[in-house]
Amino acid sequence: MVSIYDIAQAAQCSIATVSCAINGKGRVSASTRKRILAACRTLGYAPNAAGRHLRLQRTETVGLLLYPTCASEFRNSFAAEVIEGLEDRLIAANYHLLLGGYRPQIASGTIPQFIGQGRVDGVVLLGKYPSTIIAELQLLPLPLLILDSEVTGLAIDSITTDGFAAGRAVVDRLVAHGHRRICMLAYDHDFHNPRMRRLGFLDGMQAHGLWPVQQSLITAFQHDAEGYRLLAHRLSGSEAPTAVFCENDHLALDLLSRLRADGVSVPGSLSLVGFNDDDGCAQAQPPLTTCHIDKKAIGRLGAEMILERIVAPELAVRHRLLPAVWIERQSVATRTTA
Amino acid sequence: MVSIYDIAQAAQCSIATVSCAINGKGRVSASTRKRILAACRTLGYAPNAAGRHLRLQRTETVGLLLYPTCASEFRNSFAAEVIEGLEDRLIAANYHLLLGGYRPQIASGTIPQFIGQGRVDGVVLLGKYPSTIIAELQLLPLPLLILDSEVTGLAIDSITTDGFAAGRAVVDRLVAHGHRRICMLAYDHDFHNPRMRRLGFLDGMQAHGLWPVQQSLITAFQHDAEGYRLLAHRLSGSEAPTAVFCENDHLALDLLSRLRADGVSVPGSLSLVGFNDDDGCAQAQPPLTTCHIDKKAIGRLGAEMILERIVAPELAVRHRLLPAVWIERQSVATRTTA
DNA sequence: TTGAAAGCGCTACCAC
DNA sequence: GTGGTAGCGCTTTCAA
Repeated sequence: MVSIYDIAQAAQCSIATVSCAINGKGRVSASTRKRILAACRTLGYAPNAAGRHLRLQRTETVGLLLYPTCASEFRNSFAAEVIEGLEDRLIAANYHLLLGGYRPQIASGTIPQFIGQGRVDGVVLLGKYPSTIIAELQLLPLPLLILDSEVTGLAIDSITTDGFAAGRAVVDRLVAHGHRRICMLAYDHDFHNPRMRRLGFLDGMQAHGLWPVQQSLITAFQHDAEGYRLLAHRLSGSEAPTAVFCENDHLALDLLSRLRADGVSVPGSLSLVGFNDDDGCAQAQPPLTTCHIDKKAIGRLGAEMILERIVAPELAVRHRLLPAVWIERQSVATRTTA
Repeated sequence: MVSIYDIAQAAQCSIATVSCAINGKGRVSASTRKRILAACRTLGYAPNAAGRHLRLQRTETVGLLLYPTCASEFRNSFAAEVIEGLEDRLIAANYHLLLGGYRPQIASGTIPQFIGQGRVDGVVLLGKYPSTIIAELQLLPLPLLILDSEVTGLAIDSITTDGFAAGRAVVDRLVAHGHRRICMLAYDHDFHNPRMRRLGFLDGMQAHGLWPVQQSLITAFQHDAEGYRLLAHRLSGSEAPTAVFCENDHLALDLLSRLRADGVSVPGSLSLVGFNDDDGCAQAQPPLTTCHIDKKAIGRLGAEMILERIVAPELAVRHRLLPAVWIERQSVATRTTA
């Protein structure tokens, strides 16, 4: 490996000058700078990371901690895109991404390995963390950032989608399409994002004075099949809903195929709205109307946010909200009830 | 951050002794060792990575280079599991994983950033790399490992599945089930893995003296829909195949739903075999008979292989083959042609 | 504009 | 068994 000494020798100067030239610290004459950079190029020099880290007390690396496991998050195309955006922006800042799945055995009470070893300047959290774990992680003397989630009451930087506004907007749109009997289908889980969507939905329903609000939210299920059963029951009753807003596209697409199998036409007899704009929404039959999230942007902005905090740890905590934008495809019908 | 000096002070000894005690380099009395380890625990000491790397000239990190991009590989559940296995084993060896998507602009002619900076001790390649890129990467003065692919003629460590044997075994199994008119459906791509499966398949067909071999391989398509068209055409002719071996589960599952939509019963009128044992095979209707690959094992063994090479760069190049094992579910019928 | 030198935290050699 | 110390490659202060 070629070191700064080799360059100094080749360019006939001291290592201090080489360092200055490379890092653009002025005080180097144009001619020596040119000599030095030329030598770097010919010898293929790149500053050794370990030496640099040791001296700078900075690793130019951020840890990506996935929960519950690497595989679970990778498989998730949402996370995959977020990571892509994150990596992209970090690389641009000469930063790198160190991968880690959360390991309960190691981390309970203790911190993930790579953190204690000073391998990273900050940690990005991605996944459906229980808030207890996040609270524990917060004790780390390290910049922390939560992507696509948030723990209310905890002072940790975060970037999320504005699910409340989106939930509200979905109701507005459906109403604009002439729907009055609207349902939301949401798993019986307690994660931040879907909760906000539910609240936004309820807000919209109330604002438009629609239906007994408590009837319009179907959440007493954990799995798609159960959810469908509940919905089917509602559909077969009188006063059946004409539109259903699903917590996410996965649920919506599952519903779509079940409805189809049962001969319920979408959007003919029932309109369907998803959330996330996953791959596959556009290919569905009919193409699914949903709320688009710019997942890469979450990653990109996340990279920027944590880099800023690394530089300025005393900055005020920031919670950034990204919009989810309505994508009209063909799963919502316009009702012209005379 | 607490350093080795803090421990030395707390334990009333020199930093040299602390280092020895921590790294188990003998020559430390039981009593001092105990004092030192106690101090480490109370002060929460972990050796600083940068200092260690600089001194050891080793980073205890391997780079994971994904192609074409991070997101593409993450989305792929096969890669996700491989990475999981890789990470698991690396962590156990106190190694870490540095993430990088392949960046053509940077890498053409030049090497990926993190490599030149001495950030990693080795690089693991995962994805559908063109062999030209691999050949370029091979010039790096770094241990290299290809997971789930291989470039024939290039001396690079690799771990792959034995697709030839598996392709051959599929024919054997189908024959054992009474099938004689067997097709293989494979995309018109030239990647190492599917090629080996094709060769194994052809070998089996020949060995059993089945059908004009050239007719039994359907590859003139790039997309699922075209593949289906070709197959459907064959099915409608006389001498229709009774069993189809698909290059992978994705294709098989796609076919399955198309066949179903067209009223072709599986396995009643046609038997179907996939490859990979992806999520979803077991849930399909009917559950898909396929070849199981232990993806995590590819990652785990990969970790071991590259760690070994890092320690002993002069080792002979190794190509390791893992078996793909037949998983009998319900998409293959037994034909008792009297 | 340049260079000498200190020191980041660690391991390993060598002397005691 | 233990400790002093050199030195890994780098950046930065200070002096020239």
